[in-house]
Amino acid sequence: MQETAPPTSGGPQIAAPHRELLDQVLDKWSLQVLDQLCGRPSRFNELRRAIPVVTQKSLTATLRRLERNGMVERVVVSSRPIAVEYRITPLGTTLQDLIDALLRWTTVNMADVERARARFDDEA
Amino acid sequence: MQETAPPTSGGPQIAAPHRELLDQVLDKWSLQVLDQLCGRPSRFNELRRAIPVVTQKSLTATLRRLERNGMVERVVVSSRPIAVEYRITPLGTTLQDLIDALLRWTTVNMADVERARARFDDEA
DNA sequence: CGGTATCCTTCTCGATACTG
DNA sequence: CAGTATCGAGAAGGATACCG
Repeated sequence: MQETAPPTSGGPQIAAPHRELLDQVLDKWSLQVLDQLCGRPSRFNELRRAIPVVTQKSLTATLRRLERNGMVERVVVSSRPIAVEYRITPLGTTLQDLIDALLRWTTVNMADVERARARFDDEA
Repeated sequence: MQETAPPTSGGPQIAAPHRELLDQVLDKWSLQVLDQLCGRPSRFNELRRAIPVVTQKSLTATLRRLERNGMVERVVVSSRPIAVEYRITPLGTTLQDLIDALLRWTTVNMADVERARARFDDEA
């Protein structure tokens, strides 16, 4: 059973695919899109207005990425003019609690973080 | 009590400082550094080996940022040659449960995500 | 050992213009 | 309305060299 001896750490690190998924789903814009869509389905320009200040390009890219990862669904309403609605998926809702927890964490600890920053910037 | 009527959404979005903090603490390398340091304090080159494949520059930048935000502590052991140990702080440990939850989430849902990706890539 | 400094490439992102 | 296409600036990130 000779294992390839762990060099320094005890266990395997975060697997690359897992880290990559978190990168795609927790980035700057995705957090805000998911937060908004957890509240209710939204149209493209509705999201643009709700999330200051995202550009069309970045919002499109973010929505495509979230759609590809199964977090949001893109529903085209063939009207005149065209309407597109974005909704959170069941898979996307499994992220909701985690995002809420992250936001709560920032709220609870922001003061401590700012103290730490002030201390660090002073020393420098 | 005239409120400034909410344009489309019901509440305020994620506050900029909160979002920024999450960006600094949940990025590609930070997650892995925190994950490693939650296990045990580590030396600089120990972290380098434990996290494939981070460069010196990126690791230094990540550690400085985490230190500035009060998540890790930098302890210089004045020996010959110099030794530096990085430890998680009490504030940093408050993130541990969240990171664990995020990693568990990826593990539980990775299969669904991959199915969603395959479906999306097929359609295209 | 634990960095900094420099160069250089890569990629992101915003701005702008145009389309079905 | 909901995008796509293109361009350019700037930041991120790797490679390399050097320092206390």
